[in-house]
Amino acid sequence: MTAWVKISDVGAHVGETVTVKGWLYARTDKGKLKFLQLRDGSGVIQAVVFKKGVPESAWEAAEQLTQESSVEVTGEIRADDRALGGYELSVTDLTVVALADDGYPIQLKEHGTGFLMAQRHLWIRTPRQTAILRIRATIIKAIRDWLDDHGFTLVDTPILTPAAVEGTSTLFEVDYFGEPGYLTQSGQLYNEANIMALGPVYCFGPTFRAEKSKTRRHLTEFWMVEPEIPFADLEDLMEVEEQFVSYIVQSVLAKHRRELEELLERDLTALEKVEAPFPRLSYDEAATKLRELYDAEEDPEKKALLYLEEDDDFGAPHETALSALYDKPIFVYHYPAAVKAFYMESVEGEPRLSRSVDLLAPEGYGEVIGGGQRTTRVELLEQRIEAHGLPREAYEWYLDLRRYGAVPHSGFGLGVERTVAWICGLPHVRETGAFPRMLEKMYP
RNA sequence: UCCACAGUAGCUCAAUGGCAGAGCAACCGGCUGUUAACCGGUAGGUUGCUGGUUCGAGUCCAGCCUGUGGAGCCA
Repeated sequence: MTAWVKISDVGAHVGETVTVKGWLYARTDKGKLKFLQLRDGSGVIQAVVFKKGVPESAWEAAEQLTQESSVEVTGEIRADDRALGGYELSVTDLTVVALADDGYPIQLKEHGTGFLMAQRHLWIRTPRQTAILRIRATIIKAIRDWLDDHGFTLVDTPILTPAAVEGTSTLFEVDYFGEPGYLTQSGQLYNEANIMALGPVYCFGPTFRAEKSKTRRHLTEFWMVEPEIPFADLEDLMEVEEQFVSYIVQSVLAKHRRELEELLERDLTALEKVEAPFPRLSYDEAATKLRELYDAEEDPEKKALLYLEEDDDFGAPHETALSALYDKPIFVYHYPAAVKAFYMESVEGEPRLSRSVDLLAPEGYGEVIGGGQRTTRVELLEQRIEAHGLPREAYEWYLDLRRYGAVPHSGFGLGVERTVAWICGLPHVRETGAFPRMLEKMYP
């Protein structure tokens, strides 16, 4: 009786005869010798079949094998430098579980992303994609571990909501028993209620934006973790964020160094620098730096992108240019109130500015966290709700939170897909999840 | 939504307004050390769609569709 082992564990079975169950990823024939690259989700191993080394039926089965056929292969594990990964399986028997149809669409060559996205259900089988999905899982675990270990309680907030959270973004509308309902764009407002019951909390789940965004950093459905902390001001918040993000990055480095280097060709030195504390810039300081960069830019196209109006929000080119000045994530705080959400607290003595803070990832990855200190003042909220054209009735419960024991509190939202893209060094968030939802793309 | 570029075999791409091509994949055959192997052979096309210009359109023009890159909005 032979043991069935995961490919990632074969190093512990050198010299033993084992069975591996998986799929044929690639195959090279050399006459009476065949090299089969097998993958099982844990890794890839090269299985070598000699005609004389296997029963006639196994040799015939191997001859029929098509790409992505599922197989059970038995043989001795040997250390061999000629194989990628360092181990090889000398096949003594082979059984076909299911023969794949001819013409598997994804070849071991360059493909366009449009084609690959249409084949996403098959594309995720490739080593680079599985590495990304595995790192995503580690990032999510690191997020939860850090929060759970630092006194936060997970509270799930609703996906179906009666109104906009921030009112600015377009929402997906659903028919809720004849009434309009919306898919959530944030759990934050509910978390502001939850902290007054439980202390620090976080929600973690999918959020939805019906914006017609067509960029490398936007999806219509994405995962966001939103911690909210009572008795915390903006400075407290920044300390939490830098500890939290450093932990996430270092956790991935500790677990996935090989995948980052070999499959994703990630520059690890850039990630190793991600340790608290992070540089902090006020909006006004950042705007000054951006205007200097604007003046120094000679390429007219790039210059136009760096143009910044008084008290304007930063666009993607501004964030990229700013973050390029540093080799760590940077905080930009005290944005103009006009460009931030209605619930932001204002800066004492400077009503023009809000107690908000964004965290910009290095290497041009832009905003991965947005957050701030929430206002405790009922009058300011009422005034902002009206100014933003939001339905007052939908926010009565939210105003209650200020009426019954308001405390200074702060929170933030971290976008999982942007974090995965940054840590993995991906050019686009569409590869950060198994089945991304993008503008007008829901298949497969 | 706006701007730019693209759409030819399953994939990646060629083709001065004049016979529709290659590599890979598939299929058949050969090879005992391949790594996106190599060698020989077979098959594979409504050139995104609709209309127009022309003796003649993959090529030029118009509209539409789809894709890619960028902007805005944001995490």
